[in-house]
Amino acid sequence: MSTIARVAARAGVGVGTVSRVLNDSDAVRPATRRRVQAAIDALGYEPSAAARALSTGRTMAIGVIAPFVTRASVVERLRGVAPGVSDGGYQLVLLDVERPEQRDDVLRSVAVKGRFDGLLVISLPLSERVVARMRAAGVPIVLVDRRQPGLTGVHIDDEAGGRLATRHLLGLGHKRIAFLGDGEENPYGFDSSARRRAGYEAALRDAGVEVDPDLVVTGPHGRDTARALTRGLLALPAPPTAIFAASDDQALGVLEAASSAAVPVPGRLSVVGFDDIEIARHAGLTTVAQPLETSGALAVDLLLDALAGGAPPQSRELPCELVVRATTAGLDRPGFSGMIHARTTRGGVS
Amino acid sequence: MSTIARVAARAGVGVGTVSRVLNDSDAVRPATRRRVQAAIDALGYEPSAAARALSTGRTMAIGVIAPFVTRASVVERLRGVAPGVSDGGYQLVLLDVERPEQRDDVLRSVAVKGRFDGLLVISLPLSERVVARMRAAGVPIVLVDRRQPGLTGVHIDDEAGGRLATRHLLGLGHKRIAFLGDGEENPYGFDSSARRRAGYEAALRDAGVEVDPDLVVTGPHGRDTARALTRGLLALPAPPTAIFAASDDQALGVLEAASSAAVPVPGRLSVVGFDDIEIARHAGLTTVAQPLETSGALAVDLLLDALAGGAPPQSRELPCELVVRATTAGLDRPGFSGMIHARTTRGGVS
DNA sequence: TGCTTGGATGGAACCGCTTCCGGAGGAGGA
DNA sequence: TCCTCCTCCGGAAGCGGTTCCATCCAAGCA
Repeated sequence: MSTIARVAARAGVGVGTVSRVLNDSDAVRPATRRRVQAAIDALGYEPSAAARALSTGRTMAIGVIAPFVTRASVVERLRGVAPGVSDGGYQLVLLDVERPEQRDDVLRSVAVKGRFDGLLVISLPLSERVVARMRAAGVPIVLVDRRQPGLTGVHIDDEAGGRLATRHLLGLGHKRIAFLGDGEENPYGFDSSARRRAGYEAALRDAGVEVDPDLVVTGPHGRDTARALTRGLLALPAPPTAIFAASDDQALGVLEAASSAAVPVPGRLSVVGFDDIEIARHAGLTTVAQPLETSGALAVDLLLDALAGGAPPQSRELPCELVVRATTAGLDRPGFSGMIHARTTRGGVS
Repeated sequence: MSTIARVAARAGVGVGTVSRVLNDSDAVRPATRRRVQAAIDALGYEPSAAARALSTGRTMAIGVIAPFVTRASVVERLRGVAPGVSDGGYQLVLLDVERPEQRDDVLRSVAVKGRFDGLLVISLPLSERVVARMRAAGVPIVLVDRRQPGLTGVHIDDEAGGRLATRHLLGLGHKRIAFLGDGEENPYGFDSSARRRAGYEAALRDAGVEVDPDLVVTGPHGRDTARALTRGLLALPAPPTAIFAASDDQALGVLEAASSAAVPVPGRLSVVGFDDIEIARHAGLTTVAQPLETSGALAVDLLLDALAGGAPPQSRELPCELVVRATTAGLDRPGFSGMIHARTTRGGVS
């Protein structure tokens, strides 16, 4: 492979001049620039990214840390992130955290300086040590789906979302409303589920409905777990008439469990999810919608701002809203069983 | 930030010794190693990835090129790719190609040496120039969903898949079967749609059914286009009784168009997709399933092999199979309209 | 005791770029 | 004509690692 020195030799100029041409410096005479450009083309020269990174201290890479594979909502956020990153001239490095132990690996590898100019962290918490280290290295961080004092972030009001979902069910006449979410001591440190549960409990209290601890179930995030937890709820002596799941992924597990237990939805069980991922529309799931793709796009914008001019830390709250589809109904009209999905499809198609 | 020189000074050793400790060389006395390690810990030292890359010529990064945002199938492939990459100790750099003009940008940036140790290309074609350049730079390439002589790749037999889908429809008694796919001169260079169409035509010919050019429609990939094309098909004097879409994304567009035109599926129209993305299961779509996640995982394995020991180019074919769900029915039993999705869900839940 | 041998170590050279400094040369003014 | 100033350019230094080579020292052997 050719180097800048070879290009310089061939063009009959110094390496500094070639570098200036490469970086569009204006201190190069047009004639010289043409000669250099000709040499570059002739040699098929491409500058080494590593050498440039070492020399400038900038890598033109942004690290995006998140559990991509297991969470559909994260992928939708990523859809908003990817275009922004490449439009900003940066590379997008995906740091997938699927297993808890990976989290530490990833955070360690992130701490390696000279790897990323900026960091986008989705849903995961950041230890003070990592934050301090990044700050010392001058690497800006933007958080998505999480608030942390002193750090720029994009989030929604999860508690309000939880209230929204619960009030909807209360309004339909439900009293025995279950909550199904992530374990709150989960090894990843996810906490949106806990905030949504707080909203759920607040709404119940506001309505004068007592929170029944038997109806609050949690476990590792995932559809399988949700299915198992739902089976438990349905087997209760006094099963719930409605379930609020802390995410659509989990709500889909609830639907699956209800289906295999032959419990009609929404005839005998109403289900509300959270996130409004694409499948939710196809499954006809009533859910609390949050702007996933927008959150990713906004986060990149904030990160690029920080990269460009050291914008001060700021926190942006995005709105969320209830989307009523076909998995919720009043206690008094159980007539919809079996038609869920037919209605869904029409609802989902705009 | 501290450098290797500072660590060496603090430990009272030379930089070479620190480097040896960092790289687990065995030519360091245990006592020395401990002293160096203590200095590293005390200083919170992390080696610079850029410097290491420049010095060794390896970046420990793999570039993955694909249109992620618009194609659900690509995201599922990515699910297979991500774990393999990080298990191999590499970083995953996502190079998203959404707009045709991005393709050239990305390929140019990929040509920058010292950025990636290996390349995974999904669905997109590679120009001879890029291939030659990568070969010269010693950067192995693995293709997914595409065959190219002399390059390692993972693919399926798209033509056989197309025959599978078409025979299924023929077997149900359909004669007027439409094909809806990507434009064959599309600016990205996707070609799986064309191969699937070839299988469709072959199956029709084998069955003695003439290929009606009016029933073969193509356009830019995407659900919106598919919807528009379907409207055209349904408005034909003699509309098709079945549509084979070259991807699930497109098949979902077909379903949406049928729904808004009040054409019952599968009552008056049968629909077959291709890929078996997750939503297909929820939509109850009959489709040709291909192992998307597996294809990604296998591709990474092949790439890691090539990275490790220069494995020879090889081509791997994965199986695909027809999955019959609720969007196809015989011409003689039109009784399913309106129940599609109820059946679907049960079918989709295992 | 003196020499050989080999393991541990220090440090220079090198990877390929950017940047800065100093110098060359031309234009313009006195 | 000479000096000044400005533009353009050459090339050395430096970024922070790895690697190789020379050196040192201690153990082993005669």
